[in-house]
Amino acid sequence: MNLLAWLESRDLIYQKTNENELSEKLEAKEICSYLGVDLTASSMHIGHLLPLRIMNILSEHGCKCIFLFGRGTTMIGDPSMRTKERPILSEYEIQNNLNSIKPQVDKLIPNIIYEDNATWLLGTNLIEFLREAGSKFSVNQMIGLETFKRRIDNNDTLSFLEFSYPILQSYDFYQLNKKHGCNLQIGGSDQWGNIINGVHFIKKMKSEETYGITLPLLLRGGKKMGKSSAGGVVWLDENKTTVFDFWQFWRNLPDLDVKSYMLKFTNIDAIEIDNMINGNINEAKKTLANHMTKWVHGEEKMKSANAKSISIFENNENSELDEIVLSEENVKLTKILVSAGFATSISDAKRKINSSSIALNGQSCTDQEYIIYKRDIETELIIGYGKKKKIKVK
RNA sequence: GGAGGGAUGGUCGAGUGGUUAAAGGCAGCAGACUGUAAAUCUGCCGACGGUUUCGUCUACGUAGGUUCGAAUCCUACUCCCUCCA
Repeated sequence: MNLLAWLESRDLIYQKTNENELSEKLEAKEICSYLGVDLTASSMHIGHLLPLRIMNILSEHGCKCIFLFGRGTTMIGDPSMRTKERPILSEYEIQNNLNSIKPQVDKLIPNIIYEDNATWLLGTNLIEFLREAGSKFSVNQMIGLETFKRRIDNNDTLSFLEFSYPILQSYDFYQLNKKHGCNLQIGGSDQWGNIINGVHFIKKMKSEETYGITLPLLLRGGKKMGKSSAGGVVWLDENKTTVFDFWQFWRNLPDLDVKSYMLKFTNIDAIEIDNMINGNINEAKKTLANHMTKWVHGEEKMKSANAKSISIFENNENSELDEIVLSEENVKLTKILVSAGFATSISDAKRKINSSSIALNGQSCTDQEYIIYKRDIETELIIGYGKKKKIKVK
């Protein structure tokens, strides 16, 4: 099976251009691909893992790969599939975000080439740009792009700034093509319009054929996974999402999604995956959690997250629980909930106590005024928030 | 340039002078049931608070005004939409 067919069999491809040629070039390793990431946050999140996985595969296959920081384009904000304009970040924030994302990429994809579109975008002269690139784009065709059509049909505002985005992204592709011979752009399913624009643009500029691939959306419970779903974004930065929580995310996937995730993220044989899922699906989830955690955080951290999970959830032990130290002799429960991160404020803590989400040593506690005394922690005291979050008080 | 329509909480969307922190849906959180899953049922869901069936603050595009009282009425402004030129 050739590489493209394998990728398809793994459900890693959503759309692609020029299938036959692309496949041939891939087999001949005459592909140099690029992935662009905007710099709106200080860390990548699990939504980035799929494109990173493809880059990884291509890189191992022997293709050159480029990681493009959208330092210039982040100053505009990609309108793709958005109904409103994105907030615009300051240059300072954008640079900071770049600095913290780069080490993440380093860890996930060895031997990757870095580029930054600010290099060519910021110094571009408007008139020259319009003459060089502007004449190659047809507005008639661009307003037909799904992302714009929707905005126009809904009578939502579409600023010229945003409208320029596909042109700038195409220009990126062109620059990378000139500099590195880059001929494949990879992106999420929302990037299709931007990608084909780039392909057309390069063809017009230098009659060279380039290619594009978009990836399927990651689903959760069969529905599009919102970044804000289930307790917020799952970040790759362990300071924003602990390794344990990262591991737990995969462990807690709905049954429905496990097969798809395993196909996409592991190399395990499809038949084997079916067997695992039809056998003990929870074991399959653990395998997946281990696999993902190992990839993102390394084997050692994966092992301890795994061990911690088994200890806490399967053996019902408290030894691995995080601990919080009592600051005074007697402290209100509400206060402890806040410092444990289970509540955002005293009021919030009270609300949670009220809806009987809080348990002391397994006993639900509904007393908002509850005070924890020194003598309470002489023996073990475990505070639980919901079923899955526990902390030990010292 | 003219005429009309609109802007409500994370989102969608009710609400045209007073028990309105604002119906309902979605999303989110928690409980029960499970398998750390789903479905279902139940509760919570502006913020804060050592007064807790209560208090304070902030909120219905922005700024003023009328009124005992305004998301609701008036004025100006901003932005958006539709039709006409």
